[in-house]
Amino acid sequence: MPDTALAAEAPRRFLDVAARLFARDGYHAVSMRDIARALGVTPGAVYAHFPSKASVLAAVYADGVERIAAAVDAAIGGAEDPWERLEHACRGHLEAVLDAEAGYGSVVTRVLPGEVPGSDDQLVALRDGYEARFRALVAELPLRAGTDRTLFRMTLLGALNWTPVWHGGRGADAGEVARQLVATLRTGAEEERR
Amino acid sequence: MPDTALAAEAPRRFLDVAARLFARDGYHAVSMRDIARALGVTPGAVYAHFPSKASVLAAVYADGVERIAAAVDAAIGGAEDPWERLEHACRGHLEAVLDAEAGYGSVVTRVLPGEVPGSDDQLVALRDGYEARFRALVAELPLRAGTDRTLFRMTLLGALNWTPVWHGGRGADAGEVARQLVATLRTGAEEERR
DNA sequence: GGGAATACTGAACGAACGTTCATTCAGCAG
DNA sequence: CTGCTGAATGAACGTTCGTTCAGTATTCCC
Repeated sequence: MPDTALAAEAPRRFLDVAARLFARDGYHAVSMRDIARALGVTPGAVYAHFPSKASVLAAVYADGVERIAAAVDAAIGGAEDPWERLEHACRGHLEAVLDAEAGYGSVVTRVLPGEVPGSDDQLVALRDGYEARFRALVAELPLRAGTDRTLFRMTLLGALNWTPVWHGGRGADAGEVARQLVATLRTGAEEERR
Repeated sequence: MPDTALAAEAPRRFLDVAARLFARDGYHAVSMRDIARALGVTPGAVYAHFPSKASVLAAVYADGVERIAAAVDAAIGGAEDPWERLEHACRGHLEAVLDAEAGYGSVVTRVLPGEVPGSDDQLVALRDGYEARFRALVAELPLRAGTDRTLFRMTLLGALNWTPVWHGGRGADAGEVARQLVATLRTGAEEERR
């Protein structure tokens, strides 16, 4: 009999496959049979590890949030300048979210909590917990008086989370996108008057 | 018997209902029976006007793109300053996309073309056609040398199209969001050094 | 009034859905 | 060898899916 560490091995394969499928096709477009087929097992086998389809998505989503958070923390590293910290955070976020092969990160931007009937509250809590990081990052920034920081944060997250829609795995890499994005939000893109 | 103008009345009711449902729950989460029930008819009645579920979505999507485009054009009006034109366009786009009651606009941001197996090429073409407006608007802007205008446009559209996710019908209105968004992209949000 | 056209019903089709369950089988403990 | 456990099967469950179709009621044209 496998110990607990090995016992967790089996669900890991299941989650990897489910993450890739959910990220590519969306929650409702992926059936339990699709997941089973991609694993080379029968549908019932999935239920030896997860009580329901929603719980599979919830597990993938939780893992996805954790991976994005880890990527953001790693990218920030020891940077101290608030704008530099924000740019690094964006790069980490983009790297996680654009990793279509892994899928975990993409699931968080692709699947809206409301799509998963039984687990929506849980997913919202996970997402809110992660977004608190960006709330803190934005709070550090020296912004013009009168700037709505919530709106600023949503603009930033919107731009970041929309990238999987148009970024076909090609084009500018995460670092380049993050650089221009933060530079624009910081000092603007308008040409200097002369 | 209704003439052609009146004959188009019946599908209109169908589309209104379908738009609201698709916008709220997504393509795969809405069944033909859901649409029929909301109309007070039987499922077969829908097939008197549309050959398939994908065609219903395609019709809603096409209408949605058209409505957003019309809202943008109306908002721009006669403005001539490129930044002013952009801000008006964003306000129009937001008004259309945040009109959750109508749904037509939200469908375009909520449903990804890849979700609709038979009509994905058609939907991509519609979306690309609309986005050409923003390509033109961005092309007019006097941007710093070295600015990637495609990236700039995608940042903008990402921020705009992500709003339905967090904007619960409450909070800042479209005009206010558009104002700060364009102001930030233009001159940046950083506090002036002193 | 006869006839064609239109909008819809009521019922059904086969397929796919999420889920359940008795059973089988491999591997380890005693 | 025996007994147990957990993973997986294979088949089936009831439901819902998109779609089809013969029939009906209404309406307009001639």
